Amino acid sequence: MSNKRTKNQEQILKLINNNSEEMSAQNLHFQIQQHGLRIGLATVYRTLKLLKIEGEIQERVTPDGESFYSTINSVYHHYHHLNCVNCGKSYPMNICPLSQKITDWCHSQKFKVYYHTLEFFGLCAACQDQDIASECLSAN
Amino acid sequence: MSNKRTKNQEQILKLINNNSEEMSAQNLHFQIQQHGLRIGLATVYRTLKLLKIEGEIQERVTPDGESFYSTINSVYHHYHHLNCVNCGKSYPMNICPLSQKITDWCHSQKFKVYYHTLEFFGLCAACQDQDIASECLSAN
DNA sequence: CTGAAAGTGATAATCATTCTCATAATACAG
DNA sequence: CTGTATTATGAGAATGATTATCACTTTCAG
Repeated sequence: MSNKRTKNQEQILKLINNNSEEMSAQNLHFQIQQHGLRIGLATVYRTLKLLKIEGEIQERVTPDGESFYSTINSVYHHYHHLNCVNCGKSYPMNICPLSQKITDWCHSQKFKVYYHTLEFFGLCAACQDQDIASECLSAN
Repeated sequence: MSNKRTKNQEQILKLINNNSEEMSAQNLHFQIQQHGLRIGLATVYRTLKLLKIEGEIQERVTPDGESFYSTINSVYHHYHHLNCVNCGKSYPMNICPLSQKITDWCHSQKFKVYYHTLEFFGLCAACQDQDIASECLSAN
């Protein structure tokens, strides 16, 4: 295992670990520049790919295709969401209904589980009170 | 509710309902042309957005940002996966560990649940036996 | 009819992500 | 050390799915 990281990679991992919010690659690159560091965008993406494979960080892909990254080790980030398919808002739910039994089963499949995602999709209360279907395409 | 659909919209919904595989918008557009129909790509996307809001279809976003659509009503499609963060393969798991209790809780939140996704991420058996981290960036 | 509203398709624009490639840093054998 | 092979890096181009634009059709209520 090549478990030795470069300075750039360490910086990026530290930034993710120290941040309480999940971050996109673009956002991460911007913050790096704010800190006066000079790490190219390509390196950010390469490092995220590496850290992901090493099981250090987790990835959440939003419906519009952008990826957000956060540390796996923080309990704080183990959230699932109720996602409105209309307005796109995500409502975090601070419970995880997965029993230990299921986790064990996954491991028994010879699959090494780093983390899991559980997302619910539907309409939030606000959007249920609208004639959303007719508004859906009108923006065009 | 504008529950009346156009011919194009009906064709697209029918195609999704009749297909046992989940399909991307691009793939869907290609198949439409194969059937001799002339529906523009923009209309395909607009219709998918509409059907999604109406709760007719479900969307799964892959880590590389592409969306795949399938009918909600088919039991066949209610699958969760073990996703390898290295090779990208998805291994379907034909169980759903979510209890009815959780589903009820979601509804109690005034959130109208259309469907949910549950995905596990980690390393598959094959990838656990490789020096993946060192290979990760070498392709570049 | 008829005219406003909604739907459509060709194409351009967007934008996160990946690729390219020349250069810089690092590792390492002799 | 010292040269050399390997890996990492960054600037910018390329990619490709998705979205926006806009002129043209279709729908349908009155």
